[in-house]
Amino acid sequence: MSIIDAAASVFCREGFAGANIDLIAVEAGVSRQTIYNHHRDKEKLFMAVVRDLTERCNAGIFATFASFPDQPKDLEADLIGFAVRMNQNCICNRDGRFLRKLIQTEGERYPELFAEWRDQGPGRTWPALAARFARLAHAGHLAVDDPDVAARQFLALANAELQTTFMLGGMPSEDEVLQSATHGVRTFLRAFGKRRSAAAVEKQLASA
Amino acid sequence: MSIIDAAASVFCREGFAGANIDLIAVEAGVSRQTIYNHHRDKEKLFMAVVRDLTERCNAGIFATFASFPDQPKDLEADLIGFAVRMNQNCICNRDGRFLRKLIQTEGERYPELFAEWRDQGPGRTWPALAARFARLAHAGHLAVDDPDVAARQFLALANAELQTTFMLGGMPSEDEVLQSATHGVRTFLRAFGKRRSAAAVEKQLASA
DNA sequence: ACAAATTTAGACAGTCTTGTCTAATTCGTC
DNA sequence: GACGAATTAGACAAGACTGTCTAAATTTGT
Repeated sequence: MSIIDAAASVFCREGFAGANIDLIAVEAGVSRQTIYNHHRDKEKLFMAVVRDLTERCNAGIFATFASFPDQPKDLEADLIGFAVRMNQNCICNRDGRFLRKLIQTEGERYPELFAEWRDQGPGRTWPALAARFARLAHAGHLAVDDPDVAARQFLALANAELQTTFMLGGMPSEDEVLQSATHGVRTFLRAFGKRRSAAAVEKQLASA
Repeated sequence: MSIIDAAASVFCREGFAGANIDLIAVEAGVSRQTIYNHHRDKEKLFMAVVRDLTERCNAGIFATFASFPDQPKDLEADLIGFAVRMNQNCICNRDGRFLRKLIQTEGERYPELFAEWRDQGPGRTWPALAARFARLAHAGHLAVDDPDVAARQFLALANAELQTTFMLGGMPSEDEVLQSATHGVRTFLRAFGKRRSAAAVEKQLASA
């Protein structure tokens, strides 16, 4: 395991103040001195960790965006699939959980660092997702007034049932993710879906 | 400021490991020895803080539940009001923010303590909220299949636009809370509202 | 195989923190 | 005012951690 990865793990478990450089060294399989050689001090190491996590998470998010159903065949199924991928590959994976925890625990202590995250993260991903929904609406698949609101609500709904697990830093099971995404997308489409056929309604009620 | 309140403040700002008993003493306006007299050690003090916050938050939540619109006059306005009260009095206030942060930062370190919170908090409040929605549905105001899912989604939608602020431990402005609640409830009612009149749709679109 | 660069183990000073102890002071109550 | 309980300031030992230093060992490139 690289120094950065080990540091991320320890910083997350113990917090910045509680993190022990010796422990990071052991976990990374290097000597303490090597850490001090690569990263001047604890704070610099911490910054490097956050930067690394932010980059990787953003890369993952944009990669997942590429699989957004721009021309959906089955809108509900396609959006559920997208929500699941979003959760599994960006929000519930190691990097996502670690970054979220570091932001929550140390965000107030390093305003400029996390302002950078905010600009590079949500500041870029939310509008990008909103644009996808706007295109979907323009193509007649959705009835959306405000794509920004819709994008935020889509993610909120997809994660609605994972909140408690997230709170405690846990990793939801695949089944929980699928459940939450399914319920969330169904509600999303009840609100923003267009011309739902009677058959679709029937099917939805039957499988609830 | 009481010892517990000062301790809550410092534990939140600095984390358990980073919290300094001397600082808590200064902030509480007592000597360090008094803290050790009342609470045997740092860990016991921390436990007392979490217990206190959990109790107060639960009390606030159930108090707010009493204002749930069981017989709504204007369902949208009443639900928005409820969502705003929920946010202002339970989620965004001092106790709510502190408890959330402590759970996020130290939850994994004290499983039994936060299991207690989980049982007393979400474990009791979510079903209680679900029961309200079930009653609303039974009275013909909503079309809800699964009240538990609806309750979780209601809260997720009401907070959808506050997530970034929550992440960094910030306190959203009254306006942000109202905005998020308004958008959230509108979407909720688009999904679960019954027999929406054409006039209501028009009004909603006009004010968007 | 050799030389340079990197890594390692361990010791080390300096700082900080917890939790205890003691003696003096303040407070509440009669 | 007097007495017992609570609080205070400060010193203190024990332990932990950071960041530096040195000399030996290991890796790397040629």
